[in-house]
Amino acid sequence: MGDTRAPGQRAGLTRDAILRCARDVLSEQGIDGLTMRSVARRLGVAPNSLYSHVAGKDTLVDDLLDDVLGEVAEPRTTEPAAGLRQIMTSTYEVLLRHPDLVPLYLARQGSRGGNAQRLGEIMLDLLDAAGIAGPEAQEARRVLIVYTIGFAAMTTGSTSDAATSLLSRDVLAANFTTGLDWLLEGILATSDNQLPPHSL
Amino acid sequence: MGDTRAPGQRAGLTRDAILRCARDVLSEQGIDGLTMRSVARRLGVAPNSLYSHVAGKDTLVDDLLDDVLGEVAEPRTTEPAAGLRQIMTSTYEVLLRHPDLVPLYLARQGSRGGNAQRLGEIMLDLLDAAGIAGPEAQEARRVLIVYTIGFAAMTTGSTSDAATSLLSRDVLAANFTTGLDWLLEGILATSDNQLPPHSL
DNA sequence: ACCTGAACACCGTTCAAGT
DNA sequence: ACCTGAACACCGTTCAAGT
Repeated sequence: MGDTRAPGQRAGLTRDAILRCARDVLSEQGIDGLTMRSVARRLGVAPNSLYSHVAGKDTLVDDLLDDVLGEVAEPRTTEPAAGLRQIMTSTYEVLLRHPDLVPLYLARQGSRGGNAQRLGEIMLDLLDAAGIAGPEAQEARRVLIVYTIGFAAMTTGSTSDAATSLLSRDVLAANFTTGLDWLLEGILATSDNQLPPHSL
Repeated sequence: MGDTRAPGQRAGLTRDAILRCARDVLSEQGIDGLTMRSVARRLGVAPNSLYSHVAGKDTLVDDLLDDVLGEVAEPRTTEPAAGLRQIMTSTYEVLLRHPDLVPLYLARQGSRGGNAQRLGEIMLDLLDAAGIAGPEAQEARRVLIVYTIGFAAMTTGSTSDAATSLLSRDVLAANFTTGLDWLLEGILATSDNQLPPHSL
């Protein structure tokens, strides 16, 4: 299948094409089916060709996860509570749109890419505007991220169960919002009193 | 290293010995270092010998995770709120005692083994005593499990960061308890009013 | 710069033995 | 029943080419 092209012939590979293909393979074959070789096979290319555009499998997956975070909408307000609610809700919705990726986010506890950093700084800015900074802010951010990914995993995972399918997407989304508001309440309360920080 | 034993010579392998060895390999080599072959090597045995005692790698990891859940203490009361708080707190403490396993629990969203089932039924009994049953109970249980594993992941993960190390284990544990109480409050409130179930 | 063939050092797992 | 050697069908990655 790869013999149609001699060494030196261009295949028109692109970092974006590889990422898109990896996403297709993931949705069709699952996590275990996502390999360098399966991606290369689907692109009609030798396995090692990918290394001209991607450092390796780990960074490919990292890039995959971070690319999707580009879909997250930035908050339309600088008011801390509303802004944090908007950005986390948007993240939750994006994750639901890519159920195959959720387990990967879980395993890596988020992403370290450019989009993740951008969103993370927006979160820190919002927390700072609420008077929360330093290690407390970092912890609050991690709580919100873990909560969001965890809830997304709960929503997307094991929906094959007959009983849980009775709970509609809408009900789960409402539950997410309710819990999120509780978290925000607790986090933002730390800036208004003298109690030891209990950011969850 | 395996030539000291001819085919047919017993090596005294045990399912428990394999599990214990796998845990040692995991803590020393990390997740990527945990392979059938590395476990066998450490036991001074051929790789395929393990298959006389374990079905395969997936079930080995499953067994590994479920075994640890045997350390979780059963609640000392049948009062729903207190009982659920006890069982989740004990689970959280057990997970902190085995930081290497936490990412694996995350990826598999818990465990399906005997200990997990036993704990899961205790949780359902406690919820039932609070008047919560059916799909609402299953969702509440999943919320509590995801929250606990997620928080354990947050506590154990990325503690190499200088800023976060300022937050002591005790502070994080207190945060876990605070958030847990919020969840329990919300979950148990669903049995006392007519509002649509918002189990988080 | 981009792609190839070939190879290396691994995997998990199976199969046909041996005692 | 328990363990072995050998093998199969894979991995990710590297290296020396070719254009």
